[in-house]
Amino acid sequence: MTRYNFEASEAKWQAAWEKAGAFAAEADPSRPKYYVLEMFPYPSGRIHMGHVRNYTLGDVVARYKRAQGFNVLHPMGWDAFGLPAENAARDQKVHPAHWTYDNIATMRAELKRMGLSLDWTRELATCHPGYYAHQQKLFLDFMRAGLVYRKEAFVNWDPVDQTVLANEQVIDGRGWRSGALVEKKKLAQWFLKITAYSDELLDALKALSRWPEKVRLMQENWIGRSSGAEIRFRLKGRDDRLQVFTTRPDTIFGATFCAISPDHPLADELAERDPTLAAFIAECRHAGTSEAALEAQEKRGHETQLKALHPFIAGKELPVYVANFVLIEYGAGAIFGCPGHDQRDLDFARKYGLPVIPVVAPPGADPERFAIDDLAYTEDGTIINSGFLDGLEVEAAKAEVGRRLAAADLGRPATVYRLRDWLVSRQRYWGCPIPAIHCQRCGIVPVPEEDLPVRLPDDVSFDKPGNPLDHHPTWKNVECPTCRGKARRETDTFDTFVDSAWYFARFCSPRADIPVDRQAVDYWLPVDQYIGGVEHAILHLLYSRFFTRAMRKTGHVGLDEPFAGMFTQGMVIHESYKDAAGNWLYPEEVHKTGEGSAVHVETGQAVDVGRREVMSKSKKNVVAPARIIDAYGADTARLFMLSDSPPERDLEWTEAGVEGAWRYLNRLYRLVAEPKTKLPPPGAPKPNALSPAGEAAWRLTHKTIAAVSEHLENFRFNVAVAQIRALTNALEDVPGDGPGEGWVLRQGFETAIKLIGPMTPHLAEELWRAIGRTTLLAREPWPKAEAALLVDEQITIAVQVNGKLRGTVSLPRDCPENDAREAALAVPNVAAAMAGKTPRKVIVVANRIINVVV
RNA sequence: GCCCGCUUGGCGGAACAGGUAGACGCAACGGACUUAAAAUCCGUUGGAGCCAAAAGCUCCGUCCCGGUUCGACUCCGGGAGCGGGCACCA
Repeated sequence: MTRYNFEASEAKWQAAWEKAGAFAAEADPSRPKYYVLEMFPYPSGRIHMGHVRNYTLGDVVARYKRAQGFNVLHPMGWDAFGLPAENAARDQKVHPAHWTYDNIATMRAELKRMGLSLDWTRELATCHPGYYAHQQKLFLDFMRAGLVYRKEAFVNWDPVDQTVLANEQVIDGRGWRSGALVEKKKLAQWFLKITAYSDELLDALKALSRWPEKVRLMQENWIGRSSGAEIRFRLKGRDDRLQVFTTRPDTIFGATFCAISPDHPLADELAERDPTLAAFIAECRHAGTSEAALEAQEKRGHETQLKALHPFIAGKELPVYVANFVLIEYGAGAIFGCPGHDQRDLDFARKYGLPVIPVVAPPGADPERFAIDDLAYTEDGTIINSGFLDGLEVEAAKAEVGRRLAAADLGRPATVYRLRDWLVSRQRYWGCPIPAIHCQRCGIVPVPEEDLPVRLPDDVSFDKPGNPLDHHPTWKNVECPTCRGKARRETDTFDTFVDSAWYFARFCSPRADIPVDRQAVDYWLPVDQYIGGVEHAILHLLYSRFFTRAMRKTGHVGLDEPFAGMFTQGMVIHESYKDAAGNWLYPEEVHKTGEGSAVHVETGQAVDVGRREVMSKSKKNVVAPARIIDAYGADTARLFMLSDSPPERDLEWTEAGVEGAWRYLNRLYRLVAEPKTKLPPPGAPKPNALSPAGEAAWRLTHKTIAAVSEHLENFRFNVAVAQIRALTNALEDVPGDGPGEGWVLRQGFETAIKLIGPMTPHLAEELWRAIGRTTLLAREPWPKAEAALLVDEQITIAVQVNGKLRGTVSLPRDCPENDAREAALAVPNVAAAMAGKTPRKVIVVANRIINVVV
């Protein structure tokens, strides 16, 4: 029994592709381009199954589009800056650069074994000065364009590690590493002005028709546009105003208090003369920000001496509270409270004994008797108890209040966003240095472009907590480029999301001495198909969309949207295993004895088979891609990845499924490389006569071309695989010795090879050669389906009686309705089901179905 | 709390301008080959029933209830379960 020798074949064809330069892309305006990109990996050490799935999907698209005649760009690189390298440096005493480049070398070799049709000549790593120099240039350009600023912001500060933490690194109010209570601290930080594009980023989502609806919605929610009004309350005995934002200006007559954030400047000012308020504010800042902490936390307030004056009721004074639930980041950092129509305001009012005035009555309610009990009324209705607004509906009242506020110079209609400017500074070493200099005399001075790149120093120490760049003895001491006086280099580095916000553009001209070559990006961008995990649905994609706009504003590119098509793949999941002692076990430590039962390979003791969940190192339910490729080859891994589950859903990795893919490859190999009949030579003319079996197989071949093409276009790779398998099943059943059957088999085999080429490229090349072809399959065009063969002359049509299937009839295509009706009524079982009754109606849908109604 | 998605055999999933539900595979079972095993090949496989058996046929069946229709996995209304995103958002 012949076994397909994947070891020899895969190495051979990878070498052949490389030698031929089969996947190196070159801009060619005379040809249509297609840019396929998968999210580039972080070089953590080894590739995992998520990578295998991601890059297999992308490679299918790349190879398919190449076969269709597109000039395909399919590059690969490394998202190489980031915290794990610093952790490794501290724990293992290796330099972050060495650790990173070692990992890249390992992972590159692993990716190469997958046989991906990548243009490796364009490889880039974001930690290389040849990349980050250009990022610094872009930053300076953005600065000139007014898209960069530095301001004091509240950040998560870990007092033990002496560093700022990202929100995700704060767990239940404590630093993830130190365990110290995280403080909110005001620090000067760099920001990119993404909010300048809030409306654009939101409105342009509608036109991204080849993005998943889900991702567009997530971005929409993230930007979070809501419209209402800003109101500037006069303050009793003061000249300044208190600005609040509300989405319900129509309820202004129901206002009974105002509340400001503990971080509001006014709160700071009042706290100076009020020690209990100062203590309250300090307490709020120490409180956790985790979801659980917020849930548990009471809504509390501290009443100040301030009184806000109602804009429309002369003499009405509203007490002003500092309240722990008011966020400084959102709206104006201050609110007016209308307890009747907002649940949180109601809870607060009940707690502090504040009045509750209903001002919106539900439709049909008696305005005189409508009262609020424990539930705020938040629906639409008719305005009551509200002076000039009485009788209006909610929407009309909102507009009227907007007009009146503007007329009285006490406010105006306003729109606010949840989206905040992008805080890009990090107090870390392994990142792109922010190219700025702090001078006592001149302030913040951009690094002159001729001094770029600002390189990271190599000699750093990770012994002390905090930022190694800050601890470096000399690196930060520089001369001010303007006044030549003593100055200090910026020691913050960029958030690594900055690195990934433009790499897709750099791939178009990866060795250019400017960030991007305009001709190259004009040809290649946008990315036609981007593929990656849904976990990046918001931040990475939003930042990239912003960066593209900023690059357009600064003349680097000529478009707004970087990714014309987006696809989010599902995760790879696997059963998890635990021994009796509760220790997690790797799949290779476990021997499955049946559905849901297993024993330990060595001890033979029973193992607890757990849920199917996302592969993770902590639960050990991981399978190393290298092990699978060693055992079965890359094509088997690729085919399994594509076979059973639709790519957007989670895929369960099973040994049995892999075996199935492996079995199929061998079956296909034997079928084509060792055919039971001698095939005519390549390109032999079609014989005049075909046996019925040959005719059917020939038609199926062309139907499969049409179906597989259609499925590949729509990312239904699992169905495409199924169709190819069905074709090979049918070809297996062709006897081969009938008239023309040898020719049909050659057609069928060559077609099957071409169709499966994008999925299992090594095997396909091997078979292409085995069947007598000498060209490189990777350069062969996609097969064409002949339209005439897609429709059958004789069609089997279902016959129903009263909607229930009672039989089938075989009819010529497009046969007259009367013939169809007669044939249907003549089916014995149909006649029986009619029980002698006369049909009231016979519905004939040409070539599809006949339904007899009695 | 707000927004969104999903629910089809033992399992992954096919089929949706409404038209033969279960393609393709996994698992399972039976058989062939073999001293045996592996590999491979052939067959069966939604449930219940009619029939000596087979061919064949009947009833039920796409989360639940209701509707539209000659005909509903598909469309509409209501509900349940599971999953995801955001969340003191004013």
